[in-house]
Amino acid sequence: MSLQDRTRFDPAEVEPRISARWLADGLYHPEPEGAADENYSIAIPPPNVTGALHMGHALNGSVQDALIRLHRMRGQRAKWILGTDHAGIATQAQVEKRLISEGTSREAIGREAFTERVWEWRSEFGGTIIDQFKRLGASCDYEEERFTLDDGYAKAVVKVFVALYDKGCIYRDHYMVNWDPGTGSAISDLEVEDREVTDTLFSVAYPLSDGSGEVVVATVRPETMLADTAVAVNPADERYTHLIGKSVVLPLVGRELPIIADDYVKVDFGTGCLKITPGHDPNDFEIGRRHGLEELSAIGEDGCMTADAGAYAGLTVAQARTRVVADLEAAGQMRAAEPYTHTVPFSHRSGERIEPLISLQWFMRMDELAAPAIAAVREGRVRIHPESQSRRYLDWLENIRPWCVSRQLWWGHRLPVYYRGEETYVGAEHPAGDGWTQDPDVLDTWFSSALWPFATLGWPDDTPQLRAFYPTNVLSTARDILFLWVARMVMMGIEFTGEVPFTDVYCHSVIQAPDGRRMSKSLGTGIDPLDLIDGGPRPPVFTEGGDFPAYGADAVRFGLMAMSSTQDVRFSEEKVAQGQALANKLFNASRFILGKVPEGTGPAARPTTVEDRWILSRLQRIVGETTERVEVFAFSKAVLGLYDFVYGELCDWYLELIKTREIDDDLAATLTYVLSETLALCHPFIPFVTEELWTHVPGHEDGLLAAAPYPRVEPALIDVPAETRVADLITAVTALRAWRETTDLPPKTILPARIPAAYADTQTLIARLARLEPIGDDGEASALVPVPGGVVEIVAGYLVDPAVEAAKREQRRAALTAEIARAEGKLANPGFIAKAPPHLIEAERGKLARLREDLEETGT
RNA sequence: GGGCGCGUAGCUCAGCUGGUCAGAGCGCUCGCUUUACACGCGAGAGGUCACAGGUUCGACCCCUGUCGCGCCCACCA
Repeated sequence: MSLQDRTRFDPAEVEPRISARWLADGLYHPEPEGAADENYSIAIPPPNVTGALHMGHALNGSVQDALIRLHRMRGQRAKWILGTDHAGIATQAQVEKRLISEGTSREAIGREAFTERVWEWRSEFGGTIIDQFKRLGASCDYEEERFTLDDGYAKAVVKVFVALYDKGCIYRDHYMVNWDPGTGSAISDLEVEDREVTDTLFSVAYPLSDGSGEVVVATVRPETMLADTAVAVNPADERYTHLIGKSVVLPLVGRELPIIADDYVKVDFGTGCLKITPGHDPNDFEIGRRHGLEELSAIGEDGCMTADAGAYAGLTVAQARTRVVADLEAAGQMRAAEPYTHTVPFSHRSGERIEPLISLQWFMRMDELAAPAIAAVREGRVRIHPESQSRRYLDWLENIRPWCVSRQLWWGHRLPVYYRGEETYVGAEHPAGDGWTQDPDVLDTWFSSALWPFATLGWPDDTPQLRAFYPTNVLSTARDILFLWVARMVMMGIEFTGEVPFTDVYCHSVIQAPDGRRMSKSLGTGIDPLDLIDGGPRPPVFTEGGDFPAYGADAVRFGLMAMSSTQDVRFSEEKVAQGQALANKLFNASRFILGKVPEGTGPAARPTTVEDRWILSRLQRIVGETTERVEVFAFSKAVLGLYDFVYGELCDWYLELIKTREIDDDLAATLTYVLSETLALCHPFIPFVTEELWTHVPGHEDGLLAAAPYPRVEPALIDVPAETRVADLITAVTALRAWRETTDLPPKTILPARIPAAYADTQTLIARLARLEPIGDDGEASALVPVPGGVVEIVAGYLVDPAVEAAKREQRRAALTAEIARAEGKLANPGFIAKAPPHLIEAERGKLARLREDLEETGT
């Protein structure tokens, strides 16, 4: 289609066409050759197979694609490792929901049939998010898509588990876990969310065994007292020191409990006396382990009271609480009951209240692997951006705790653990002999994703992919999985490959809803990136209703990068609109240039005038700035800088300056060069529009911009004098236009004027843009417009009101006089003269001299 | 409770190691069918840089405190 057929860039028409060309070309798939340090790779944070593209994916995708495209254009083999995560809990929950809607359930169909259903689900919906990445223009290696549960990956997971077991890092233990009654599984601390809840705080009296009195303890969970095994006080609490070593009798049960001393107990909270229930409270568990207390479980995984609960066995937790409270009251041991608001853990997945339980689980000891991961960041072998995030990373690793890696799910990597009676076998293969049964649990999803950067490349085999692309270069992610995922990848990477899995970690912003709340579908604050691209409906969080315009992928990419920062930011539709405007501006600038340039013009920098030298010099500046900004992950500055260049310098000034020039070979070549370089420079950020326009540039019909060389700074084209000359021109023209706005002159009137000699090389340009006609000495000036290095004298006779001009002159004199006074005052300050750096003093003196000259020129 | 960060034009945000920084985009006002673009062009108005002290010749930028907001970690029975 000819460019001249339309005046607007139409992403809906262009993007599918361009996308198809990229995919057909194969440039997304680099051959696994060469060494990792000459190639460039990024492992995508694998989206959940069941997921749909959300704002975080879109921003992260834009960022990673900009990096990948830029390095690909630099001639590196650039591989963006693609794949999806099996996402144990999330996926299992989705399929279970479907089963329930079909009137059946996971339990009813059994494990084998269930996992089969999940695989079916995956083949049906697993491609959705991949297709959405394509819509965004993400240049992932779609030819080698991986899945955290595919055969090769499973092999890597088993190898790692067995190796860590053999090393003694993985072990089975009774431990306090966050039991989620909703999913019937232990979940990690990181999957727990806190909610504020109002409970009743009960004060219960425990009589001393020797009959000398009682101590009062407070609890919101009286039913757990059935599993109490001690009472603790602070060793420094003089109210109780005499009781340490004595014992109390547990009401309703009659068990004798020692009174122990532990610093954990707060002297100034409650009665300063704490009942210890190692089986049902994480802190009590720790205390219990410190003091070697017995660990009783009064509550079972089914949410009912166990045999340890004695007379209460079989009741639900709620029933037991009611009974215990009633019995305590009947026994006269209840001292108080008052409302109490506090935060309580809930399952992020099922929404149910966490039941802390002691349970037999598989754990991984982390300290040994953490040490090298700490060193890697400390020593700068892994750099985290922004730097402030590395502190969080280090704090977490330095206080790391054992990781509960077993999950009571069916969807995931089943533990390579086998039992026969009292025997336990851990190994890649099913053990020989009869009677072995495999552990039913699967591994925490993050266990497998921790291997992502190398398991995707074929590890543990020594593959060409691994040699060519590992370690990867950059890992880009939101902060929230810095611990869950990033830290664990560093640990596993170092342990199993001997190398850090990436050298830079970029933590991008979290985009919040326009009102500052978290983006969430259920809150109505979520914005679907595809709705922005295609023009879908605005979610309720927008005050304005209706559909989004079909902004297109470039606009969304630009907008998201423009919004991003080192901290969280609010979504701003204006930034997306700005991206759309930029795409459209490039489209029209290209139409303009290509409409002037004859067929067959090759791009070349052949400046013949000051404005040619200026734009070429400015182009070098923006090339350098953009490159530097990407290197330090300043994507917002990078894209906004490109916007400013295209609008502010290329279109507003250069194209206007050359508009009336005859197009000779030199100018045609230069225009083509500037356009080509600008398109290439912008391509990693807004790939579609630039690729489309590239095809219209003479000589580019067949080649892909995505495979063209990225611009580099050409020092020979930097021209400081030209930059100064045109900067003055811009200031002068702006001043002249502003002056005209203050008059009643019809906008188009051409006015005779004397332009200072300093503007000899640019005066015809100034005259055209400011609608002046340069004249000689004849005629009396009716207005004076100050410009850098002189004054433009307007000779407009009666068209200009002398009184108005005189008033303006007076105003200017007053402003200059005030400025001069300020500068004089500063220079008269002995402190300034004595302590300020000499170059600043000089600058101030120069400024004063100029101000005095300017005042002189205003005449009298 | 600990840690981090933020409060700059109506809105969303830039302002590097203190010395033309008081800025950009959008919005708003005024004027333009100027032969690439009205998703355009030109010109404007708008801020005591949260508040109070302090350091300094000089602070939006450093220090202290106060108020407001966000996030992370720990999670006081």
